[in-house]
Amino acid sequence: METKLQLLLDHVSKWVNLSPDEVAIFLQHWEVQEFQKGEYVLYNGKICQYDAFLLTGSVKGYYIDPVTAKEEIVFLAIADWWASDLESFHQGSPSMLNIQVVSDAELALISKSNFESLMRMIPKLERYFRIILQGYTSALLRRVYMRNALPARERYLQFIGQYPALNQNLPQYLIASYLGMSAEMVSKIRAELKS
Amino acid sequence: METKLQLLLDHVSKWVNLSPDEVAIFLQHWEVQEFQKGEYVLYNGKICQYDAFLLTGSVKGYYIDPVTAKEEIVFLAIADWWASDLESFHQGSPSMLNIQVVSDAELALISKSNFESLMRMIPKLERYFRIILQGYTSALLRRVYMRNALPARERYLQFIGQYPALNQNLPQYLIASYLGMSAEMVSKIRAELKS
DNA sequence: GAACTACATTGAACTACTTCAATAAACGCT
DNA sequence: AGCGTTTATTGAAGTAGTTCAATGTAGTTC
Repeated sequence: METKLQLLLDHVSKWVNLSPDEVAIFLQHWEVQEFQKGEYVLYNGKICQYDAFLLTGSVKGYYIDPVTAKEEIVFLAIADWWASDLESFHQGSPSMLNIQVVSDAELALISKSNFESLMRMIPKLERYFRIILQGYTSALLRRVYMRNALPARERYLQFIGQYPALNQNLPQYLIASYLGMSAEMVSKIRAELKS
Repeated sequence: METKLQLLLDHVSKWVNLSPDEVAIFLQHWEVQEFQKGEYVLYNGKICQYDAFLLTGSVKGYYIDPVTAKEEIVFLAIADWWASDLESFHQGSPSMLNIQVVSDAELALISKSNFESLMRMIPKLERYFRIILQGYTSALLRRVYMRNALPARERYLQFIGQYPALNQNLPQYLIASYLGMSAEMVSKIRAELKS
């Protein structure tokens, strides 16, 4: 079977084994949608209608500071990552986030009702999501720790070591915001690293 | 049935319904342990043997910066919260964290083998943990955002608004570290707020 | 109730970073 | 190729925060 969802299926299969029947059910619950650079997957104030898995491309999740009107990057995502506002998606609450496509992307999308139906039909997928979220919480705790404990230079070095793919696929000023520093700071760090 | 685990049971029951039989199985998988102020639940370098739910008291999770030798608070927890190093617990990898009791505490502990047995016997608990982790990731994303976007004063105000119980039960210098600022800074903010 | 320990306050000096502004390079488009 | 737009660089000035050191306060132990 030919499907763009293969990447997602592979990801899930790392953690739970699905029978052919279950695979068929699984695939029925998703839709694939293409987005072009600049398009929005989610606007702040709206309710997040889909949980989303990136098949290709990259997206950013950001918050607009009402005072400074600057965008603060909350997360960055590329292929093989999840990207949505889970709180808004599951609680049905208005999202604080904007999610926008940075480079042309294909997303696997699942609606809330489909998500719930899928969990009912294949309960062991709860396990998959539990494990994914476990890894995500660890990564977020590390991010908090690094932000608090490390100076700008070391945070940047850590980042390019840990996420070379993000570093290569995203403009510098987004990475700067993600790391909690100014774009100029990244520029100066890079200049200094060259010598 | 009388059990100190009631608090945990109540927490779980918010999200999944357990039959009396399942409750009995559930309870068998946990042990309750008392810790006194200053005792360690986990030492860095060791493998986290237990997932832990706080029944009473408070704990801190911190990392010792190898350069400055200062402790950086990664998380704070009081009753009704989870507190462990999930990555170490599930992967069996050495933990970066120390987890130490701040005020006398009772913890509900579950070993890895018991955790896995419990998930096998009552698979719908996967759902409970999935939902808990969902909430936790949202809280962590908010924490990252606030650290990056807000100045010290507003971070502190936000914190005491969101976690009054933490604020009341923990010394100020721990809260300062948690918020990514110096203890002196918190002191100055508080002084300023009084006027 | 003195003496110790743990935590909190205050102010002065310092610094890692930001902001601003101007220039430069890179990228896409016709 | 050439033009506009978006992204990156560089330096100078400013600042939000840290660090350090000294003093103060509260809770514990004998």
